[in-house]
Formats: sequence, C-alpha cells, structure tokens
Amino acid sequence: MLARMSLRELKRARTRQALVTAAADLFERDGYEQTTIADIAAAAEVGTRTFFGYFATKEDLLFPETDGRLRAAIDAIAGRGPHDTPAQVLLRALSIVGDDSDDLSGRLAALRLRFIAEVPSVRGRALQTQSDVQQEIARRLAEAFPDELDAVTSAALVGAFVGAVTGALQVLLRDRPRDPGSVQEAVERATAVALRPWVGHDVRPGGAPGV
Amino acid sequence: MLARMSLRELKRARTRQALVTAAADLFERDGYEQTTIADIAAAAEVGTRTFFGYFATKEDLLFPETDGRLRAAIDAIAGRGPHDTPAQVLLRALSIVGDDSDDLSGRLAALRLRFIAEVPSVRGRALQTQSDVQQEIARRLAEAFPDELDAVTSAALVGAFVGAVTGALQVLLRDRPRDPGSVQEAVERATAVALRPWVGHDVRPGGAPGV
DNA sequence: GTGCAAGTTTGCAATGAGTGCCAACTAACA
DNA sequence: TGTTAGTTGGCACTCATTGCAAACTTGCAC
Repeated sequence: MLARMSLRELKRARTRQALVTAAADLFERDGYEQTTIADIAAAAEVGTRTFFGYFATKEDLLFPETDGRLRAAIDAIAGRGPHDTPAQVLLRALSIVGDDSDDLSGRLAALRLRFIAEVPSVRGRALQTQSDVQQEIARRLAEAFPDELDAVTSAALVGAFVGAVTGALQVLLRDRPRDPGSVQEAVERATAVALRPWVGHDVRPGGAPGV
Repeated sequence: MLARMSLRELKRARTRQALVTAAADLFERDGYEQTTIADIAAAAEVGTRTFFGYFATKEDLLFPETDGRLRAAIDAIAGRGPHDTPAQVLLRALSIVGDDSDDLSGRLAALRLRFIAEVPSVRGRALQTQSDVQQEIARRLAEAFPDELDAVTSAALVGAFVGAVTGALQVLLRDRPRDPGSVQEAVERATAVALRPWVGHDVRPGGAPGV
C-alpha cells in the first residue's frame, strides 16, 4: 500500500498518520478539548502551522476516511435486483452497515463515538456529515429508480430510514455501551415498526415487494 | 408583556433585544462571519464582555426562542384522543408545524435559514437542536403510549417522521430562492410528500395537509 | 549531476471567539 | 440608609485558524 508512491507522497502519508496517531494518544489521555493542536503537532514532531496543511480543523482528525455508510449504500444500490423496490435496497444497505464493525480504524471510531456524546462541536460535525451522506444516497437512489422516485420522495424515504435508525441508536447508546448483537437486534425491531408504512410488511431481500 | 417585571428584568430584556436587533442588522448588511461579536456589542451599546452574559456563543443569537416544533408536538401529544395511535399524534404535530408560519420573529427565521445553508457552524448548531428536540418528543411520546411504545421504538418512529420531512425539505430548499412565501410552500410540500406513506392507512388526522 | 519549478515546512503576526478575574455600579429590600 | 445580590465591562489570556514569506525538498529535464 505504501509502494507506488513518490517519496513526496510517502512522506506526506507518514506525517498524516503521525498526526492522527499522536492525536489519538493525546485525546485518549487528556480528552478532546484539553488537547490543543499545538500539542498534537508537537507530539507528531511537526510545526503547529504544518498541522493545517493536513487537516483544516481539529474535528477533521476524527472524520478522516470517506464514510463507510455511503459506500455500503452505493454498493447496495449498484447491486440491486431487477425486482427490488427502493425500500428494499435501503434495508439491505442498512443491514450491511449494521454488520461491519462500524468502520475501520477502531481506535478512532471509539474516540469519535465518545466525543460525539461529549463535545458539541464534534457532535455538530457528525450530524453534518450524516446529513451530507444522506443527501448523496438520496440522489443516487433517485437516479437508480427514475420511474418510482422523484428527488423529493427519495430524500424523504432515505430521511425516514436514516432517521429511524439513528433515532433508535441514540437511545440505545445513550447511557451505555452494550454488546453489538443486542443493539443490532433492537434496532431492527424498532425500525421494523417505525418504517412499516414505507416498507409494507415483512419485506426482506428477495421477498415480496412492498409499498 | 413588559409589565410585571422588576426594573432589573426589564433592562435585561431590553439589552437582550438590543443585541438581537443589532445582530440582525449587521448580519443582513455584512453577513454572519464578517460580523464580529465586538461589532454587535458596540452596535447594541454594551461592552463586548457583556455580550457573553446574554448569549454563550454567536450562534445562540440565531436560536433564541424555545423551539416551536417542540411545543407543537407536546400540544399534540397532550391533546390526543383516546383512540389515536402514536403515528396519528405525530402526524398531527407535524401538520401543525407545517401550518403555522414556520416560526416567530420572521426576521431571525429568515437569517437562520440563510446561514444554515451558508455557515457550517450554524448548520451544525441547527442539526443539534433538531436532534435534541427529536429526542425530547420521542421521550414524551413513549410516556404517552406506555403500552404501545418502548423508548427505542418511539425514538425510531419520531426519527422516521422527522427524518422524512427534513430530508424532503432539504431538497426542496437546496438551491432555491428563500423568499418567505416559497419557504412556506416548500414546508407544506415536504410534509405532504414525507407523510404520505402514513396518511394512506388507518390514520385520519384532524388537520393533515392533503397530498 | 545541475538547476529550476513545484510542493512542503515553519515561524511570525493577526484576527476573532470565548473565559476568568476583578473592581465599579445599581436595583432590591430590610 | 445599608447591605446584598446581580450586572457591567475592562484586561489579560488561551486557542483555533489564516496570511505571508523565507528556507527547504523533491521531481524532472537537460
């Protein structure tokens, strides 16, 4: 993965990684707000000014990779069967997201989850990327089902799905961590009820069309 | 409304109002980021330090009153009929929101809408209050229907409703003109589209918008 | 290799939000 | 008239973030 890079790119990737790692260390030890960008840069052995050549803001450290949810949804849309309804496609995308362990680099993911609960600016940022992802999914879904969905309906559909899942998740994760299995199950149960009007009844991938 | 206040409260209310008005003037003239808190305080004829005795952050200027959506939802829950389902109650709450002119103080509301589109920190803040309102509604709804809804399902249900409406609304307002009339119209269209799946069934709300 | 252009690193100086501290001031009330 | 509690606003400070410019490095061509 590090091969095929020019020296420049290689060094750049290393510095970036050093910044992320240093930040994770300090965040874990001292918390988000107590850690200054100057601290992070120093720990990564670069000048403070250099930090901003890699990340525009402090929050960006916690949201590095492209969102896995978006990719899952894109894949689900791309891999749809000829008789799938839009709602079925979304259901499949969401179950994929539930499956994979949230996302890569578990260290950062854990910190992100923690600071979303603790730090307003991080929470705001998370909600913004979620909103962006949602809009992007809606756009692609409408493209994939030009006969069934106009842009507005697609956005409403995706909003309902994502809203239901995140609503349930917020309550489930509010005070305390739990084992992933029971969370997944609880989310599925709750969203099944909440989304019944959109989905029809017992719909599963390959099952009867709803709506 | 200004009566029955002590002199102290009266002055405090006046200063607060002066700050909001000054901010609105400057925001309209120069934009959000170009206006500094020092500017606003000066225009309101108070010291910069005093500003922070009234608003904790600059964004707070744009989100002053308690959210009207929350009140509408609380009213709808309180005024439910003996045979209403949770979905019917939510439906009525959201139609009320659609009805009344978005919310009070149209000046600020317009600025808010503008800066939610333009300024990330404002957008983040808006999403956070929305998320909070949503959770609060879910909590109360679950309380009102202890037999039908557990906390998680309630959160999923509210998330689905609100997510659908805001998803649709975002698309409708995206590039869009932002004159007051078209906003109102967009809200109506969004609720109509977003709530369609629920309206078709056993739900017959008192004041629901037609499709 | 040499050397130039493009990309990178940093220090320095600013700006602006937000906070702690503290002294002056004022409404509330006995 | 005092005492007390709430309000005001100056000062100094921390931090994120940006613009600028000089010193370096790497990529690439000759």
